[in-house]
Amino acid sequence: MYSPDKMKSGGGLMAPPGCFPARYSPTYRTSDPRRCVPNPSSRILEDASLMCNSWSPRHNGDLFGGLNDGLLSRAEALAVDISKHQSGPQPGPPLPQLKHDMVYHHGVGGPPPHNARPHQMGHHGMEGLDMLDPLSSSSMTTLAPMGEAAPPHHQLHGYGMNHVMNHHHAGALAHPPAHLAHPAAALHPDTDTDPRELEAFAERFKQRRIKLGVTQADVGKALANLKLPGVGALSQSTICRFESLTLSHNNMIALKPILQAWLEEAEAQAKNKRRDPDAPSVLPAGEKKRKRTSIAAPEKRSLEAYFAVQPRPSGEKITAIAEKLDLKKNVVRVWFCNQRQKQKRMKFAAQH
DNA sequence: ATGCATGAGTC
DNA sequence: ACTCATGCATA
Repeated sequence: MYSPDKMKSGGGLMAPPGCFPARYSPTYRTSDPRRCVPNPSSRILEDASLMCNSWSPRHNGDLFGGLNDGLLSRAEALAVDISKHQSGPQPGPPLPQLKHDMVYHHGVGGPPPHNARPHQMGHHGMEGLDMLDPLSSSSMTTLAPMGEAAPPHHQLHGYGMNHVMNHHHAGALAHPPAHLAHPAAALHPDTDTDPRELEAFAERFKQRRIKLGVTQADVGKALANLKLPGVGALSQSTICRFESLTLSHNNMIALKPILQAWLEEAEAQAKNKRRDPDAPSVLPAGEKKRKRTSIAAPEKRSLEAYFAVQPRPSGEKITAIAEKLDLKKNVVRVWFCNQRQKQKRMKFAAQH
């Protein structure tokens, strides 16, 4: 999408000194060395039976009872319909978008979809405000990647250590310390949660970021230098998702003030420009990388069909599906989880 | 940019 | 066993 980005992958990232204790164990399990086994014979047809078998009692139990062999295609078509209903009114083309990618859109005026999480992020709006304050910002150190300030001496090393630490940002973000529950948050809740505003900000952010010549990965790392309480580094993935609005509404709201703070500071530093290049840390080759399993197209199509009919299959169902598709149960389970998550993502930009 | 995965917190 | 925020690996 945007060329200026150099795309450095692997956003390792260190935890800000005063951050939270790493609660991550470098578990590098050999996840799934076994990449899916594409099965030549279209067992897909059989899958149909699986679908109409023992669907959890929830809803459409025998709705598909008639569905039989050779009807997967039918099922998929059906799936499309269902998914359309699920994701609400889709102004778009009536075409099958088995790729439930975008989804959730709420009327701009409408209430945010799942702000249900009561404790989810309080507004860190204040943090952002603080940062914007000229006084406090003077204490900032290295936000901009340029002068990169590799914190004193830490070296990012290998796979295993990278993600130690920040995981809880989410938590931190989600549960801001009580003392952070600032009244300021209540002052402009609308501006902060309005999808429109978020969308506009994401766009502005991207533009200005690019203007600064900073990559998404750079921003992620620089965030840790913005010693905001409970804020550590983030990955390129997350920054990318923020810019493309592919995060949950809540997540977008939580991240906005932080990224805004970084942006302000980075631009400020860009003005006084200084700093000297710092030698990049060395990568301690060696660690084994995690292998990513990829589900072959045929299997994926089946999964999508199942999903359309029943987004939340029971454990047994999952086991059955996994067997049918010759995939590990866990892979299937995770696939469904991710699929559900996708369904909830934002991405209202393209839907008006 | 996105697919598959992890882990904390919940229910 | 799920949701959510997030990340590594990869297309």
